[in-house]
Amino acid sequence: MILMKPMFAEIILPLPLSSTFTYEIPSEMESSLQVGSRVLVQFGRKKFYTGIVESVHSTMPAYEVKPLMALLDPRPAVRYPQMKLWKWISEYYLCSVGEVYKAAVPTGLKPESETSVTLNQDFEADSDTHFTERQAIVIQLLEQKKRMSISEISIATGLANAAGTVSQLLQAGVVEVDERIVEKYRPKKQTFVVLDAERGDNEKLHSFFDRIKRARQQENALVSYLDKSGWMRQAAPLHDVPRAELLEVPGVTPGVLKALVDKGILRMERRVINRFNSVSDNIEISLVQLSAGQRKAMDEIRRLFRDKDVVLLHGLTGSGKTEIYNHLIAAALKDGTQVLYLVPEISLTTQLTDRLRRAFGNRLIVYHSKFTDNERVDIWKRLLTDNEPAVVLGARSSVFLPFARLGLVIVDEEHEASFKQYDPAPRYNARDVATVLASMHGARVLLGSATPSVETFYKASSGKYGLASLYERFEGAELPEVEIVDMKEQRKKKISHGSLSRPLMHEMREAIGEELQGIVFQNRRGFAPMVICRTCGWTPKCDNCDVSLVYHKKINLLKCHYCGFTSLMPRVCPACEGIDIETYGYGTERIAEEVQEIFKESRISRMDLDTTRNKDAFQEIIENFSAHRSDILVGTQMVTKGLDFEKVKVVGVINADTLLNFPDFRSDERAFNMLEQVAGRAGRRNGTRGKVIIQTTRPDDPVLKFVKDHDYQGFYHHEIIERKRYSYPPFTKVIGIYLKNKDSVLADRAATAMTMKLCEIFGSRVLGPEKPFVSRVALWYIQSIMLKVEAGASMSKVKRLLRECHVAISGLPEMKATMVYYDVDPV
DNA sequence: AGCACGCCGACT
DNA sequence: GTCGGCGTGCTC
Repeated sequence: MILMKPMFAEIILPLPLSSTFTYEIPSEMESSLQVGSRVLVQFGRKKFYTGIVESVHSTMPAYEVKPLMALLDPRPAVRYPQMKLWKWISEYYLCSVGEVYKAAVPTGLKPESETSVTLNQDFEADSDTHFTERQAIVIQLLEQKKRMSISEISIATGLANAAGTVSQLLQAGVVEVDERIVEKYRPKKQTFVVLDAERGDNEKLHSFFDRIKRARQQENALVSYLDKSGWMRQAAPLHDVPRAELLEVPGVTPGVLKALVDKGILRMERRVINRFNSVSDNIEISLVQLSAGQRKAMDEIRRLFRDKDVVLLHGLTGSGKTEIYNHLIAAALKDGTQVLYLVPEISLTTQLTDRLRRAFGNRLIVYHSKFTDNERVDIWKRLLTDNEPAVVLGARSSVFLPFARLGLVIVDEEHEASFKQYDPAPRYNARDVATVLASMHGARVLLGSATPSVETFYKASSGKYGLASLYERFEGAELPEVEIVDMKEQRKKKISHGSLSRPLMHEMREAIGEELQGIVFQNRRGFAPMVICRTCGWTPKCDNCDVSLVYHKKINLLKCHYCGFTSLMPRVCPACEGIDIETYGYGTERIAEEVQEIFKESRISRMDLDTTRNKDAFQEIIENFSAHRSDILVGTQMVTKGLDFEKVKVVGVINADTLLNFPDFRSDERAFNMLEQVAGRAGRRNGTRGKVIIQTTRPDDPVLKFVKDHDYQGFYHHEIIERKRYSYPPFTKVIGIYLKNKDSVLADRAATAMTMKLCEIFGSRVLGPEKPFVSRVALWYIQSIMLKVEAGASMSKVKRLLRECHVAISGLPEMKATMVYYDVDPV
């Protein structure tokens, strides 16, 4: 017998721990285990996790290791380029590979153990057994529910230390605890019809027909089966025929099928199927013809792709970027490659998916967070098994899918802040991750936007990216005319009370008179953002966060828009018992009410987080409005997101001040983008020129001038000078350092200590500490420090230095219960 | 992240 | 005195 050297595997676990963990590979697993394989491992005394094999080696560690428990798939579930991407993300965004793994892979592919508690049936209480109150509660709960996990028990009972109580009961022998691995993925099964004869055995087939010649419907069913399965077309592979499909044939009933089964002619088989069947037929693509302008832009993109990996398509809203995307996608599919088409979650409307479905049929795979986990697993598995050309349309997280050979990545609305994940880690920007992913596959990247981010446009104008432009709108439609309305003047002259200025009312009335539509934009939901007691000045605050509560009239509640805390709207001031409680300011709820009062005959709909809570509401409101079943749409920034409404003539911005006032370096960019996007909703296809009314008390703000002229270039040049002057991106890289503590004093002290330490190393690159805009969220006090490093700085070096800082001060008492996390490239 | 262990205050 | 709270440190 040959003695084999023991082999070990480095395993990535779905935990925020910085290292991999070493396990011994059982010899029988050695031949089938590969890098990227999913394995089940025991970690700690009881927990089991699904880990990913990062590497294999034969270096015996100095400590005891556990063996791998099981190999979960015959082939790796994670491809090599994905693992490389995980590694890159963890380096760049300062988090652990485990955190990336956790975010990347659907839960259904990561079974883990749960402690499950049951009552011990053999337990007999004797006369002197005594239970504490909390023990009795747990026992009673288990009598009802039979089997529960510890976390279920603590939620149901509200006990903080449910685990402790359970362990007492375990010692007393009252309950039993077992650690079971919970398989969350449920494969989909379907019943198929199978003919009980070898293909080509025509003699047997004839005998079948003989036996049913007096049963017309059975004969009909058998003929239908042969037809659907393609039995007679010997050259082609046999099609699987689902039972349900056969039952659709007139005359074929469950009874008829049962008779055929009883006679031994047909068999029913239950099989596991993928929810997203792969396609084997040829690519059939139907595309819309491009206009001359689009054609030119596309040729330009193609030319640029010859020596640039990334190209920015700067195209006006409504210039038909989507058609260009489609043509490029079609070309990539014909080359046999896969395409990733990234869009912000909110623009994943049926409008867009239907359009792409029409063009690409079942080559289109849609992936986003509204899918069930089972569906996500099936998409993952489909991409893992077949390497056929396909286009994945998805939100942020689709950058993690197991692409085999990506040829093209499209990021639409590349400036969108929602491509950045903020919480939890990994705090990645899907646009930038997609660019890295593409380079790993040797794929090209097309970034599209009407208002590119300053960073992207800088790269395009400095030659790092290619730049193609499309400044011609669909069918020559003009950009809307923008009018800035000075609200101070309106109020002074008393020509406007309430929130709609005279010009806005006028334009709106005119649009409705012409049977066209209008949009009113206000970036605040609820009824009134301010509530105050006129007698004593009391204002309702959130119990958990450092923000005022917003009044929601319809439900008569005060709500915190950060943590969801609600309280009743008091009729009497809780501070002075006065009854003069007033609401100020305008949220969408109030605007909608006011608009309804002014336009009594019109149909008003509202779109914000509150009206789109349930699943299909968002879709419904859009469809309603686009079918002109409502005249005026009042909404928050949701209404700006790439929706295509043909009949919108006028767009009103109730208050641009809130956009312009933001105290951070990106506020102008954000304001310009948002206003330009809102403006883009007006007059897209109806032949008439749209009108945009922007109400403000700061009519001279330079940003508004650029919006008025639709002058992106002008805005960019203005902004890039500011960025350079104050050393902000793209001239530096910003890293946000956040410290959270439940004690405000300790949070303060921790931030001061961290800042001082950082200054020793980074000097003047450190800004802060300061309290963020909302300095207390869900009971945590937050402090933030901003670090600006040179644009080309090595992230691994920065990471090392940051770690050193953290370690150096970790002995201080204020750091004990302080959480520290990093946000690279915050938006 | 979980989880065990160990050290403190408030109640039978 | 014990029960139950929370802070600390480790997991291959």
